[in-house]
Amino acid sequence: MARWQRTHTCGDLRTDHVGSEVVLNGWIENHRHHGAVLFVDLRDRYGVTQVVFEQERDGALFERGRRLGAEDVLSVRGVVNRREQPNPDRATGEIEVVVTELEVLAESEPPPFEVLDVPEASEELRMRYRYLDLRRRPVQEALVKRAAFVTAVRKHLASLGFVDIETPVLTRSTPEGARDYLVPSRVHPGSFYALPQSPQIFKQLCMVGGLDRYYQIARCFRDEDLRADRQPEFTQIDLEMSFVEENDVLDVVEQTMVAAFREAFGIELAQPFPRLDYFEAVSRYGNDKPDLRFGIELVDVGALAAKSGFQVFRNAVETGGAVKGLCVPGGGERFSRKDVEKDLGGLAGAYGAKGLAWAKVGADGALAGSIAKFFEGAAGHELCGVMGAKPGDLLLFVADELRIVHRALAELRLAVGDRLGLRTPGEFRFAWVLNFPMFERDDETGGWASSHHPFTAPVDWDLEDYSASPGTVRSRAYDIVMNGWELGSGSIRIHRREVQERVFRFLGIDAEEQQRKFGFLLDAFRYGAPPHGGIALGVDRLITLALGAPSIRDVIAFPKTATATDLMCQAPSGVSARQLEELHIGLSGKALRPDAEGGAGS
RNA sequence: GGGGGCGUAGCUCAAUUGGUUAGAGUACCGGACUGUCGAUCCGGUGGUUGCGGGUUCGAGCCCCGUCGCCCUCGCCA
Repeated sequence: MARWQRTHTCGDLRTDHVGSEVVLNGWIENHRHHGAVLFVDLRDRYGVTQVVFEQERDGALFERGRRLGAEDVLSVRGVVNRREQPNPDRATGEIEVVVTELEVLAESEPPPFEVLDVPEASEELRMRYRYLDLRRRPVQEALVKRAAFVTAVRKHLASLGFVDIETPVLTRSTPEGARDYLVPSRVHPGSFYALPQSPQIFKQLCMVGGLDRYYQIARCFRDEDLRADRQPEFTQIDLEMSFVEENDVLDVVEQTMVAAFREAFGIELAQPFPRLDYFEAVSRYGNDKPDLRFGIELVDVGALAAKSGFQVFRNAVETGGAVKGLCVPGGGERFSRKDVEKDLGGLAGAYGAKGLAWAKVGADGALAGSIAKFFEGAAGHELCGVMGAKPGDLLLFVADELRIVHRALAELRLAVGDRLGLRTPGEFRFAWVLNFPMFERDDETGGWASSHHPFTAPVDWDLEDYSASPGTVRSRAYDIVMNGWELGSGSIRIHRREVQERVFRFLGIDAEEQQRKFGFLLDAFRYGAPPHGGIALGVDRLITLALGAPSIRDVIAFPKTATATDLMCQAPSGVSARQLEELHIGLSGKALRPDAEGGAGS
């Protein structure tokens, strides 16, 4: 062992080490000068230890210590000393190391920002110097917990006989879905690889290949605009099983989540995860990813609305729309008229509702508010009865086409839950949503598109006639959700060539295109494809939720910005003319602007 | 692609209605100090107000354009 190498980490030392000689390596977190004594806090991944330079012990050494600065990397040799005034905020606070030898392993220029647990620098700056940001304890803790979680998942899946199989990152572009990231081929001019949006087809082919139980912690790429919960490249726990039905996949995932949450986070998940039918979820919560930490469910008041004197309500029902409401317990006091009309009303408007109807229930059961005059006396009592409202409650209603009613009320429900503190941090309510519709309208083309993906098996595939009422066909797709986030989705797949062809055909992919783009999958189904199904779970989102982090970026070592750039390495960037030439690529349009030359950073 | 917010010292922010030499805290440098733990005290260095243009006697502030970051709608089978 080299002379400068550590005998302990900066988190190791306790009072039972007092008197022993140790060597610590680490970064200078802080230093305090007191004339003839100098304190330096030495930090590594494991903790912080105070090391002390004393002038009267060694004047020359003390002088060297005085010249040290933040983020210098040191090796100090010294003797562990019991402190007279311990620091109870630190695990190592009972002791300190009195330095007898110092080696500066690397000096640091004054860093562009201070490495603090609670960051003061902007996220932009921290991302540009992410390697400094990574020194922060909360960032390290997040990454360590992420690693523990993934390790637990791997361990559990391996114990169940799942085989970790790598699938290609350079693959082919497929139609539908998200925009692909493309990689030009040098060898094949004008041809491109695509980075996988998911390993979907490959994992199905693993099943055809007899591998039975596949999993992969897989990187996926989607060239779409970002959000706080979306990155252009992200990680999925991807798995697939043969000879299974929905329950088999759900059970494996449920067990794996329970085990991994326990091992990585010390969180005991309630079991079993509730299972909701898709239509039930949408009807009760307004969307397919309900936050089950609180109630306040949607109530259909269409029947009362239809016979009310409120034109907006009647119109909505008469034109085939819906009127639904939320009863906010105790909301009468918690929400002022301004809160309701401006904040909640504005929110409803942002999600397409033309207005927000509301009423507060008075002590006598009478209503007050925007719709009070249409629900006086018995009508008001009847409305309260349907809504389950008590005096002091706040009632919110949206009247519109059903889709908008659900969307707006889903958001209102979450906003109200936030405001009332019902979305408890540290509470984790997983749930399954089952039986998604097989198809949904594509707003752009007006045609039908797969709600999940085109490899999803329909329920009762041979009994249904797609063309008659495509919107009513159920698929064998399922989502796993938690606290209002979609965390994963999967399905039992089509394993019969004729069914797959039929679905493709219905989606407007003709035989020629099928053969060209999915020929290898369809061919595979000629040679004995087992029934199979699987799921993919978003690791980044799981960790973000489990740690209560505000952004997915907080659990990714080197995340990208909202415009998909890497502020640290300045990706994407321009490339040399020679590289473009080799790839047979010419630039045009905006790409030719001089300012595009240096790429994202210029 | 649309909407909103932000951009001033290394960092975090302030700067009256458009008005004198753009301030504070922190970091950094120097000094004092033998027990601190985001030490304290004294002094100092530090500015293309993101960038370009315009209006004005005068612009950090107003207008136009542009770049970057964040949130969001669309988008994300």
